[in-house]
Amino acid sequence: MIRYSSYLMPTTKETPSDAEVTSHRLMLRAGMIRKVASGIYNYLPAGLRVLRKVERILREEMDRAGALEVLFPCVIPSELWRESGRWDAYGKELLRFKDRADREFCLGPTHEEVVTDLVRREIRSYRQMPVNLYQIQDKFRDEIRPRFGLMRGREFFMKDAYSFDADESGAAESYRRMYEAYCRIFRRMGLSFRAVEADTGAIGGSSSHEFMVIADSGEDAIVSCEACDYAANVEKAEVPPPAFSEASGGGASEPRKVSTPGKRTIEEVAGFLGIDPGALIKTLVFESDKGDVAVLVSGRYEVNEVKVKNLLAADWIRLAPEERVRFLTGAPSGFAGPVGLSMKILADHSVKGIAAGATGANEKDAHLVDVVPGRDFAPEAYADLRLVAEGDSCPRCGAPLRFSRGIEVGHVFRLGTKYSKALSATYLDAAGKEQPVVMGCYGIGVGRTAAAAVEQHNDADGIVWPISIAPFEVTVVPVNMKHEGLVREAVRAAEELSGRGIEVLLDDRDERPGIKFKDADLCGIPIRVTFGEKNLAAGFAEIRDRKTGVTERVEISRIPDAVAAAVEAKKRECSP
RNA sequence: CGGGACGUAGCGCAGCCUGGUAGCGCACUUGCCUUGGGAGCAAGGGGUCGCCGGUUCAAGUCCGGCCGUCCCGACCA
Repeated sequence: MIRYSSYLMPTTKETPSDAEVTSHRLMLRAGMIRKVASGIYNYLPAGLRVLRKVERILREEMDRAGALEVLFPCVIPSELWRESGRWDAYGKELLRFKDRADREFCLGPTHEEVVTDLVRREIRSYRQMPVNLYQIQDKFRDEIRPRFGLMRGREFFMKDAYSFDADESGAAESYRRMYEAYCRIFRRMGLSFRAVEADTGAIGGSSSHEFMVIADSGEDAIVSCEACDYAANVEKAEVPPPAFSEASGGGASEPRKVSTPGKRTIEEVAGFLGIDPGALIKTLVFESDKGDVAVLVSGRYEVNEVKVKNLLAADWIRLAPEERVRFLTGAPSGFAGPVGLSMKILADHSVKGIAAGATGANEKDAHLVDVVPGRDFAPEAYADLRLVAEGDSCPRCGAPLRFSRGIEVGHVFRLGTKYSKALSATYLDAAGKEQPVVMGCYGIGVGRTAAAAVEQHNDADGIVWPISIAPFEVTVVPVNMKHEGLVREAVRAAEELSGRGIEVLLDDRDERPGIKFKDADLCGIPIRVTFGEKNLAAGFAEIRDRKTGVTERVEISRIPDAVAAAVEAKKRECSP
């Protein structure tokens, strides 16, 4: 049992001005976190209790799935990262520094190299696999833009697990076990989530799923099929090529140059020429480590940079700056077009169907009309390069797609042999032949998951924690600390509940009842037991449900049993 | 890194345009009073006005630079 009077849970009535998102605001107001620097936080006692609860669930489910807990260092020597090639590929998110002897290190943003280094030393036989190692540890990523409190911090706790198998089928089984463990984890936290197909990004590997907590404030957009079980991050969502064949361009005359002074955007050009945006061929110029490329897409759609990057097999890609566009196309941005353009050109399938299109003339204030793909220009390739859009249908079954937003709380990857080959992590198979181990990796952001839970579970009065991750299960509130009888009964009840293993916060502060009620609501403690003078005189106290607001008047002698039953009922709501 | 905004007491803000001895609310301390939804009265404590420089008799206020923070875009658990 914890007494509020000697606890540190500094609640505030007003919202700090730099918190905009619900979870950030409420966790600050509830006295759970305080900012130290951008994306770097102190966890106060109640906030830490929440994180520990999340971690406990993670441990239980990882252990249950057969994974073994380990702990790797935060500080990692550069050699390991050079071996995998990521010292150069990972970019500025990797915080690098040197020790006194001028040796280079980084703060680990993820631990594939470290775990693979361990495994290559210790695992030599197929008999030693499968094995799955996990840790819950402090990570550092020097994010470009930390934001939303614990949602995107630079320093954060992550559960990361790594599986090692002798072959692909074993790896597939390890992946499946983790996928199922993740579903149990998020169900136990009372979260509404969806697993979606995702891009593998800087981690690499053959395929991956993100676990998205559904929330309007989520940073990611996802699509899901209304009929089948297809779901994907929009940056991954496939857009199948349209059914029609390449337009013949029959009837269209030669391309004609028209003056379009100052018309740069698709809307401006389409409006000015009086044509549908779908008849425009949008031309975007990108730079990458694999060279410059012009990407064409129908004016109705947006280019998906991830798809371009993957098609190029590039480490990085970005929209070319104005001067570069001018140099490559001879015109300011807004007037680029594929006709006569001497650089690598890739086109989205949506360009193929444009019979007589309009596009930039590579000349200031001019566009070309009656442009026919194939006749007037020839892209190096047609591919799926655009972002999925409203109105697109499911790439698997053709049914309508639904768009929603989500918070990425977990990500599972099938890594294959990317790291084991780079770091020579091999074993001897039954035939005595040396083989690379087949890997998978699996991450969950601890603080982000807690923040996501707040995003999904709150109301006008504050947080409504699912009981499985609430800082306390029950708060006992004597409304008047000057009333000895009240205090005595409240303390007795709190001690009895505590003795039964229930996590109790006794609000023994000498505050007025309103303050105690407001704080209990703000901090989201699922069950409140109130001892008031009138009820006490009649031998009663009250049990209130934070979520529903339903209040039950119960004889004091029956309080422990009734509260224990209410706690059990809430726990059942968080069953896997 | 590009675009936008902000920085004055622990928190939320006013004051700046039009330069002249720093204010309000909450919180905090003490006393009285009060005790079922952030009470009331009284008396207090607390600020290098983000930092550096410039203009001026005089700078929180005007000018320049820097730093920090937040929001929108490119990264990710």
